[in-house]
Amino acid sequence: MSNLIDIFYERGFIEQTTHGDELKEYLDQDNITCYIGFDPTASSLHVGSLVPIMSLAHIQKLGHRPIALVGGGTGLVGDPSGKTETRQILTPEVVEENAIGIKKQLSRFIDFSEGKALLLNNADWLTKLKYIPFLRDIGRHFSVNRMIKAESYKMRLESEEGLNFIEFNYMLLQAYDFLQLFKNYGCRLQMGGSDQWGNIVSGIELVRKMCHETVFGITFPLITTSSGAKMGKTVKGAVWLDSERTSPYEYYQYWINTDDKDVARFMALYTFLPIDEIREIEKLENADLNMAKTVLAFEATQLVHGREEASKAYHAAASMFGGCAVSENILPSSSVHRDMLDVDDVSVPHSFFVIDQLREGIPAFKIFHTVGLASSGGAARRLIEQGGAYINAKRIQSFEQQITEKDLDDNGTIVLRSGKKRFHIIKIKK
RNA sequence: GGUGGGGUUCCCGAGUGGUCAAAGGGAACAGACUGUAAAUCUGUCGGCAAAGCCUUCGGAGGUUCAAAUCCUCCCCCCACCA
Repeated sequence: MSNLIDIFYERGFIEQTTHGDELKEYLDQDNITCYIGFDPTASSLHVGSLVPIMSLAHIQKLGHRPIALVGGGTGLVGDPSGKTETRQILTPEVVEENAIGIKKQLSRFIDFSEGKALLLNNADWLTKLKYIPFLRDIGRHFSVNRMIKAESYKMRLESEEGLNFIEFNYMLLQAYDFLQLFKNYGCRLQMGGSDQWGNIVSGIELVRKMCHETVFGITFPLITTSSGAKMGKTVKGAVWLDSERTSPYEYYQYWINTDDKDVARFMALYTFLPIDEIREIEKLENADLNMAKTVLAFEATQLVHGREEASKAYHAAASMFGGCAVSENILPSSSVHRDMLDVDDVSVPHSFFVIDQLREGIPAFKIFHTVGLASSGGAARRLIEQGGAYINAKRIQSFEQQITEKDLDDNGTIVLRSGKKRFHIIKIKK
């Protein structure tokens, strides 16, 4: 069995580690405990958090114990690391609510039953701290001279906005978390994004100073697309793991639209497919890569939303864009559908109209705005003028063209399309 | 607290009385080429059933035929000094 660290390296999870060989030796042991902190800034995680989540899942697969630490306490302070602006400070109620949402999503990836993994909240210990004892016991181990040199504070110290005192304390709190988890759960490894390096190292040092023990740290690279954008950021905002915020269809589409150059890299990071099979798809060229993208989208959607939703999104995509079955010899371990089944378009964005509305007729530009394919009537007019609006696959010629019941197709629906990719189906309310 | 510099449309940023729905860049959207990819070229990019009208330049008032631009008060940010 490969060492955890080997798996991480070959799948692209490692930016930096502490201790080199010593860490590798530690990871050869059974039943290690490892933690990652998650910010409770929203009630849902998004694609940007997938790397940490996947890393914990890998760890659990090897029989170790992951701890997901919800930052209920640190969320009250706000991590300035790598941030250009002061974080909005959350109320305890909001943090609590968000923590619940986050656990639900983590449970898709990590088995929390029977203590196989733990979900902890640092509010449990941080909010009980007393200022003077904390300063005397913990604060004394931190050198301000060193802290202000930390990369994580640098950006803010040099910025116009500056760094305020509450944020300056953040590093101590995260270091204290590691100390607590080490003492109470025997946790010797903390992982996190590359912006967490300073916080992780300060925890390692705190444990060494107070307990004279060695603990370890690993950071993940900041994953960007080949065009340089952060993962999971789109115009409409983040790509969320919560189906209420980002539908499985949209989620699937996000992955389908992966840049050619990113397919293999993302597959290694965001699916559990064997690395050997992923290396094979690097050889694919041109349109064949689209099959690999289908697998990536399907697997990624399945992990977050389950097989049923992934299948729906798959079939919806096939019905709208025209499908192309994934060949048997591409990524054989994937459970993606290998043949085209009956088309099922339920997950394509849709809305219901009353038949009377269509009897009267609705001008084309109006309907595009109403269903959300255009942000305003003016935008819809422009869209139509530029030839980017389609009804049942036919280009709309005039923005005043009336959409009526005559436009209903054999299935009793109207398919609207904006540009090449954005679909909306109109159905009749019975 | 003092002095100085600022707040412009999604973001950056020009504009210092009419020619301003506001330069330029980025992002985004559409078209062409394609493979639901990238790159490139072209066009669009406040709202409105629209050759017109309406609302925007931190906020509230005022001057003027006319204000993003001038005046008054207020709010916020930054730098230096204390």
